[in-house]
Amino acid sequence: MTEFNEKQIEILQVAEKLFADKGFDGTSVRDIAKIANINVAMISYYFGSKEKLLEALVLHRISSMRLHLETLYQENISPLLKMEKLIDYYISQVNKNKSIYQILHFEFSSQKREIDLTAFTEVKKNNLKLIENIVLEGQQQGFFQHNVNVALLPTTIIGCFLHFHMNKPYYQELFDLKTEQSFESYVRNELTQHIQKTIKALLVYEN
Amino acid sequence: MTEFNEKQIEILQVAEKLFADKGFDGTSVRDIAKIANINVAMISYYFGSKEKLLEALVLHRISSMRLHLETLYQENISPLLKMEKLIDYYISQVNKNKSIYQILHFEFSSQKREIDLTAFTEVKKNNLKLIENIVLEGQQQGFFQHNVNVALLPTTIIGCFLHFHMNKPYYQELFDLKTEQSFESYVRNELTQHIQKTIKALLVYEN
DNA sequence: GTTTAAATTAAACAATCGTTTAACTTTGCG
DNA sequence: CGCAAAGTTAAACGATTGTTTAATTTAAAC
Repeated sequence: MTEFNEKQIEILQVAEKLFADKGFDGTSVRDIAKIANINVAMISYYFGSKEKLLEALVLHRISSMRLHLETLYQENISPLLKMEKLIDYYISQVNKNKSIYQILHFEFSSQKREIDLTAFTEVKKNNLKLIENIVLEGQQQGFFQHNVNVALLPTTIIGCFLHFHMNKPYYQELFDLKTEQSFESYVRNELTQHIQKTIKALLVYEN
Repeated sequence: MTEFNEKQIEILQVAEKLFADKGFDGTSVRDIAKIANINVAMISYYFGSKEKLLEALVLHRISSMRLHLETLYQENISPLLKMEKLIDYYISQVNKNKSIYQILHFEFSSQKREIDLTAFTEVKKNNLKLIENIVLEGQQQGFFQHNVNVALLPTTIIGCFLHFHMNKPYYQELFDLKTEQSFESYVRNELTQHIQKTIKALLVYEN
């Protein structure tokens, strides 16, 4: 894979933010060019087209989305604590890549474009395997129940997390989180804790 | 509120599907007009503008989104069963209004337009109150724990459900759900069951 | 310093966008 | 029927879209 120069990285960063905030179709190449302080022609020059810019962006970001759980997997702690750490790490990763998740969220369900998302599917499959291993370990040690649909755990975690962010205005009013800081704080503490407890309960709860 | 005639309803239905499938900015008024078999000018004639069409659509759909839980609330069954029924009903409602949820999902987080979503917020608040009542009942009868963030229950339910749908291609491959029928069947059984179990576990699980 | 390729620019391109116009048809009421 | 309002149409509007062009500047190599 070819690397990107400074200017290309700048374009990718601006595009990521705008695509996430206003959607792909709601963002014009001139919007991107203006904020990135470049000429419109540079987008076609570097990426070929607006759509190929999206593809390059998606591919570029996905490659850094793989969870690195090797060290966690080998730690000598209880499966429950391991799962806790896993979720913490998982959420922090989603939080870090929020923008691209938002974009993929739309593109995956959209019937407009056809971008190659097999790389994304592969990452998800790999992450799932890591989670399955930890759950299996917990089951073998008698801590976790066996009748759990492990493949739906990531959906539960990410779905809850992203849906919370999507409904930001609603929760800002409901919980009185006016400032950006208090909102982020709520996510880091209350929401993360809630998801932690949810998954743990599901794994431990019998029937 | 003024009622809509047949033609207006047709326009709203077509717009709802297209906005959900391709996004608001990815849908042109000519797309809508072509499928709805009307002249483009009719959209401006009836709704004023494309954006006001979206507003009318959102307002029109939201009014039918209120949960009707009065009868459920008075039923003489265990809180756990009541919660089970509630989730069943909740999911069926979201499933029925999937398109508008998809639209709102985007519009709520989008920084492009400013549509009045206070009506949506009001509906969510009302639904939350109903859920809180049932949880409270379960707590008073000693079935449910007290340390649960009830306000995050709807997010958990809807978030998981919608995120599953958003990642349809991924799960179709993972679970081998090639046909539309098998996918819908999985949602109705496995996914719903998973969400049921998750919420129940969370409410019952101690610590 | 000359040459060659890469980077950058403003301008123009055709296509599409949402909206408006003005003419025409249909409908309903007296 | 006659007439006014509502419904419907094709065409045109100016603005914006993504992309391409051709000219110019910058950078690197010899």
